[in-house]
Amino acid sequence: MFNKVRVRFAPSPTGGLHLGGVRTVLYNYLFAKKNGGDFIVRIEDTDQTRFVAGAEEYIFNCLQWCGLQPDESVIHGGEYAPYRQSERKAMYRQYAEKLVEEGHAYYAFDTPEELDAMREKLKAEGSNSLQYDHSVRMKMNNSLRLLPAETQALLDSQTPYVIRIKVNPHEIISFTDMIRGDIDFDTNNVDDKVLLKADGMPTYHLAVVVDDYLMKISHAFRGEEWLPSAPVHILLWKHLFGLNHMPQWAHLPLILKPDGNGKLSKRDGDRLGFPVYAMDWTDPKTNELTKGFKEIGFLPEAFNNLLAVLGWNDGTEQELFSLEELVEKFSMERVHKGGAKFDFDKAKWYNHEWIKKLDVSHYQQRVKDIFAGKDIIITDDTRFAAVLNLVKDRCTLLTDFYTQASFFFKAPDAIDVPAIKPKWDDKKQLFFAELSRALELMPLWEQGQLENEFKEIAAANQLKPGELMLPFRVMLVGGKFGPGVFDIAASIGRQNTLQRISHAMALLA
RNA sequence: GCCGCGUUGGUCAAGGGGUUAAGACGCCUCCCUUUCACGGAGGAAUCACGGGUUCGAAUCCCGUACGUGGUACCA
Repeated sequence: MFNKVRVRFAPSPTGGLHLGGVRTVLYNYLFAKKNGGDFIVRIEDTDQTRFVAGAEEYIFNCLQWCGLQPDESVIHGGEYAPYRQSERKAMYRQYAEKLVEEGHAYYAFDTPEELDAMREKLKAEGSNSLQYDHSVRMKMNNSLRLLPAETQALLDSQTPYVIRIKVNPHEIISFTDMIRGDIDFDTNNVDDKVLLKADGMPTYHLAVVVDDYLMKISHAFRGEEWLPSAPVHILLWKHLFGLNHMPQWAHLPLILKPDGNGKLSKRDGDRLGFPVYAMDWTDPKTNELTKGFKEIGFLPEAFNNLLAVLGWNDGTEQELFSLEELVEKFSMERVHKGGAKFDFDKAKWYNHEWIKKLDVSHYQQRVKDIFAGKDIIITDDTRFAAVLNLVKDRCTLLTDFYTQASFFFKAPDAIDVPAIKPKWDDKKQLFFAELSRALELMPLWEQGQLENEFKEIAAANQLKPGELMLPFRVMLVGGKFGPGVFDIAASIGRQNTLQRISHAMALLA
């Protein structure tokens, strides 16, 4: 039975790939890989999204960065092409017409104004429901109420129409969700949803069902917001293809905003200062750039990890999981039913852990690019790797490597003079002058030697090394941070060390 | 309003009749470190409420509250 797992989603109206979207894809991927199935990603081009240039490519770039490559090409070619909804229009219509013929759907000619009027009237009557359903459809302008000849006349005269599903009342529809178990719906509460729009495009309801059937999908994951429309989809499966072909559904919990309540949106990220998209996205219409996790310095390993455990855990105390481990340990039964608030601090913690855990070779090139973007061109990769190893423990984001290590490659832009000035005196001035002379003559430029020399001169001047280390550090790195001072001096070399000392002394004098 | 789904510290969460109710993030204290981190030790903080069932309920049942999603020719 097991065949294909798919995720299907439309990019947001402005483009961009949201955290929730990536997590849905991730769970699909894990489930498919664990069970030996194919993993498919399908993207819709709907009214809202089909004109967003580059959105499809962008999404696949994001998935590639995350290491979640689909098994089937979902943009071009392949057994089930075409994939774009607009290129499949004719198929959808065919199935919609079939439903009409068999009495499970009907033509509706109501104008938007008429629909508004109907809802106003229901509201005025104090009705609980404002839906277009079994209780109102015989009062509306559709092929159920009209005589066949009247319907035909409207059709012939090119009157715009939609096709709506005909939902019979007083039925219980039930299905088993992989996460939530058995769920029942009373069809009295299900309305006659539009299946085919006036412009000939299908709604999501028709498209998912038809596509899932045609593409032989066995498992379908989607966000919890789709749960209320599940009965419509089940009815369509029943009428069109038979319930025994219907995929198994999993409705994933929502990712919520950190403060207050509600679904996490791009606006929350802007407001609270963190990304919500996987990668940078520029809206082609407005040219507005939205930052992505990749660009602010996240590792894909951390990104997958933090997303996977937002709504799932393996029941042990383990927090850090590689993709391979996730594939091995993931199970749908352990996915939560309730939504989880997104916590950016914890997200950063995962990245920090992965930076520490991974060998620097995994991200050396990316850090190199970050440096290049700030006009530091790295030529010695071996030394670069050594420096990265020296500072990786104190970097939470990849971009932190710049602040933590740029001084290894160029003199600091600014010296934190106020940090040393208050305790600066002639004795220290003298010490550093003497130190400079000694360092100039030191035969071997090496960390241990440096430290010895430093301490001997300090002792000779009756100064405690402790009072001198901080000034020395600030001279070399510009501030009160960074790895061991003598490591730094050893790494940047004699020339640079001497220059930085004299530069700072001039500022302090 | 109606319908669906949910509810264990501030957040992510384990636990599914008997536990001192794990662990992680964040916060605080201390140790380590002649900087900042890392690391280590500790601390504050939780079962939404009310009724049942039971010898015993965070756990099972029923209500209530709260949250959230849907209620579109959006997905």
